[in-house]
Amino acid sequence: MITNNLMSESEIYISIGKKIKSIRESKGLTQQALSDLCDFEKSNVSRIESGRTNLTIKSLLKISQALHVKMKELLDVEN
Amino acid sequence: MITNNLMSESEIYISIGKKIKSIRESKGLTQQALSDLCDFEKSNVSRIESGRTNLTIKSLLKISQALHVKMKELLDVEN
DNA sequence: ACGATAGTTGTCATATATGATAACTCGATA
DNA sequence: TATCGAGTTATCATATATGACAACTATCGT
Repeated sequence: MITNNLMSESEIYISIGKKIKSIRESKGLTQQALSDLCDFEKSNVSRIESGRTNLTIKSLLKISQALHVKMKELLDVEN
Repeated sequence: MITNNLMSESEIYISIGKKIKSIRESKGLTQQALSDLCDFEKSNVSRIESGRTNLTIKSLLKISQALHVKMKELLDVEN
């Protein structure tokens, strides 16, 4: 994203969702598999990856541990 | 934190709270001033900085914009 | 066509973040 | 003493993340 402007909330959610999806796919995991690792509903992962939710640190932590990345990596988007 | 172990939820909340407090103080802001910038209740900032809440990305974004740092900097804790 | 797998979308319940407000402690300072 | 500023803590209301579940689409392989 080549801009000086601050991203809006919804843009942030979408960017984070894309980042999660990208890392999940790079590990060869399905949404269902990630859901199981996080003890989430699979519908919740779908909502998160599509940026339809304002996820919490707790969820971010679960996802980061499931994907073996640091939380900050999941937030590595422009803002 | 010198450990290989994953941090617990509550440890993460406390670490993030300390990080926010540290940056806020380095900018010479009071909790009230940060609250105003974020459009938060001051009690909410107190809760966040003491790690008593599982804050959301939306709140993290507001705080990062108020403090002129990137969100990932606020999550730069071991995990 | 069929079944299996992956993902999406919707609804309702529950848990909890935050708003709103108030009362409190503590330190500094007049 | 008294008061002011900074922060904490408690309570209740409201908004919303997530759980739980179901139904749906789309794709792939047989």
